[in-house]
Amino acid sequence: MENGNNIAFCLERIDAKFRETFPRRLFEWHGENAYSYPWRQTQEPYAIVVSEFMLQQTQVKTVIPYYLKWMERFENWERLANASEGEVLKAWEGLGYYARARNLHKIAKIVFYEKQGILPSEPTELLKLPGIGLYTANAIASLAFGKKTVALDANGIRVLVRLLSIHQPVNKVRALKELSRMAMNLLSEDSDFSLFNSALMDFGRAVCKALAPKCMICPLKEICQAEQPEQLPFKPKKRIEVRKEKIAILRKEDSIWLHQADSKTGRYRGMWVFPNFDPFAMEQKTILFSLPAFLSRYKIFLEVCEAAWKQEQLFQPNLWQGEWIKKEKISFLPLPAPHRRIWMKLMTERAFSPHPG
DNA sequence: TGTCCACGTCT
DNA sequence: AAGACGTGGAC
Repeated sequence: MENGNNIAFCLERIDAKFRETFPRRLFEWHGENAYSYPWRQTQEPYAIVVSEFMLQQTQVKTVIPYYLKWMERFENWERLANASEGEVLKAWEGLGYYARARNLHKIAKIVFYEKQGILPSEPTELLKLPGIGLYTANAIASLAFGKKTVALDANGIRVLVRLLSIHQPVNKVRALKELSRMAMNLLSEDSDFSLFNSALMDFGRAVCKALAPKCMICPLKEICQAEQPEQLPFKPKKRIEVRKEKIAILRKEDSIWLHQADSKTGRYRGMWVFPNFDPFAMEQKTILFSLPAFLSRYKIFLEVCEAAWKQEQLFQPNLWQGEWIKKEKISFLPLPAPHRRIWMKLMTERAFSPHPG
């Protein structure tokens, strides 16, 4: 199968009618249905970068309140560059994929301290910055700098894949580039690429939806070649793996033992977490409750137990990279969602409440 | 202890 | 280059 995984092969399906109808109808639709997100009010590079980082792997509705708070707190490159990692992670708490926050922080330092506060405007330069991949580089270039470049996120990809009935998986860089080039050819030199990118994403989100596409009201219906649009794009199923982890709650007077997640695994790096139960160093008392946590393809049941150090004097605090934290201070630390949930639940139990009685 | 799904970058 | 990284929401 010579053309088995070649998307270019599918491009023959673009005829004159498609070429004419697609951009025109898309822009028409956008004219009547444009969304006005906070980051659409500006072309300021910093604001665009912040919003694009938050929007990676995260839906618009979730991002809006975080974005507004962030821009109030870290209003420009300088503020962000000079913030502490703790502050940054705290502002990101609950958004997930915390590497995004650390990378954004790194970029602020690079831009402010090494580039005189000027963000590069070329996609190839943007790609060199941490946390910026193909999509984000092109999105920033078009939205903040008016570059004539196509930015395809999952929404845009889905729309094109369905319109052209592309059955090949599109998750590889090469396939993505082919699709982008194809989209590029549908526009002319004087087209507004920034508007096109926004329109395509909005359209994918609102009409050509992943789960229940609104084909009945779709303005592109007559040029859509998908027979079963909800089956596209094709994605191999990933199987869920169930795991169990035991979390230890160690108490001393009005403090709880917390530590900063270790950097080896990368998970939750820099965030504060309750320790895993360690049978060599700890003694289990009672099992309090357990909570499910979803991490990528894992479903982890966190079994939370009350525990104590076996012989505390033998374990130097710095060996465990942790410390006793006063209960009322915990709410000021950045905790990942499952650990934040554990703490919420503990707070409702009288013995743990920072304000007992 | 509901289950499944969406959503880019890095290694 | 498969798999890690997290959360919230639809059903």
